[in-house]
Amino acid sequence: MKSNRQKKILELVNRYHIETQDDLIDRLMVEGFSVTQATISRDIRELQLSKVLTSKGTHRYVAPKREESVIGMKFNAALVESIISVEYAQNIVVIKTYPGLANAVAGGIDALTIAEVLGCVAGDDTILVATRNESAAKNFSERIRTLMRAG
Amino acid sequence: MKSNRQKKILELVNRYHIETQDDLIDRLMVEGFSVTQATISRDIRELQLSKVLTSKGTHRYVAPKREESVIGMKFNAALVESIISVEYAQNIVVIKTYPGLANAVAGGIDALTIAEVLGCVAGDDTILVATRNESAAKNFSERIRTLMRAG
DNA sequence: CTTGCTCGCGTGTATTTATTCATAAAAAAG
DNA sequence: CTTTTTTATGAATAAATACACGCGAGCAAG
Repeated sequence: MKSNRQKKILELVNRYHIETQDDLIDRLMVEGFSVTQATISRDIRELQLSKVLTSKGTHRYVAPKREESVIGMKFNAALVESIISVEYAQNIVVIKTYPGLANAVAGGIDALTIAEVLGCVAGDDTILVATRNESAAKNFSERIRTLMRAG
Repeated sequence: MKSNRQKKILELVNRYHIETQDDLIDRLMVEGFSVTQATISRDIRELQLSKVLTSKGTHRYVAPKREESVIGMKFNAALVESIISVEYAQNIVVIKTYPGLANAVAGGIDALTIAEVLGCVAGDDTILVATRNESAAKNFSERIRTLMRAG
């Protein structure tokens, strides 16, 4: 069954260093789940797991971390809900908000004082966030998106 | 050479129904370009081609439509004339305008809804435009400059 | 000048991941 | 109880990515 399998996947991903989808297939096999790579691919997308590169230079799937507590404190629900979309290109993250709210959201972002965020500028309904590099932009975008989904 | 190949790809994609990257490899082979699927994959991303499904139920790669004329239509002379300078760095384009007019110009840019432009923010006399990548920034800058000369 | 570096780009190979196309089973309609 | 619609899946296929390598441009030291 799908949901059991996905729960197990989260568990396995936390316990072991899963480097590829095939690795995961093997682990699942041991646990009694028999599925193909195609299914794993879909599960991973649904669970929003992401592949990160470790300090050892290897790769690994990880569960999206929920820092509700940290971000949630300063960056409240109302603020998150005024965000329409988040995208990034290179080291820049662009956040679209409902008209007139960009400054409020930008203020929230500034308040987070995230190391990888250099700074941001807001217009009426758009915010440009400059980050140190592309992966920082990616991380930051994903954090915001996660909050949007969660909220 | 890369740029020749990519130009040929655009041409082929317009002329034939290219259904897969392998199809494209074959066509390119006939035209004298010998490349692998990996390279095609990268070219397709760079050219921003997309795969759409046709009315016949098949799939096909298509080029993103570019409407130069549109820029002239919506982005009128008055707006263009309030621009003082256009520069870019990495994927960011900076447009300087006469005081107080940045928002008006930025509105015009937004209205263009150009795929390669992620979004823009305006201050009093400066606009920051975020594009997908450096070459997009270059293209966009040049388009604006052309308009300035033409206007 | 030229030698020896380092960098960055473009590429191919091998691999990994995503998607398409059936199919089957479960759930919802009727 | 059918019929229809949705959901989950595997097999096959298509596409994207990691990794390594080669090549040429720039550059500092000899």
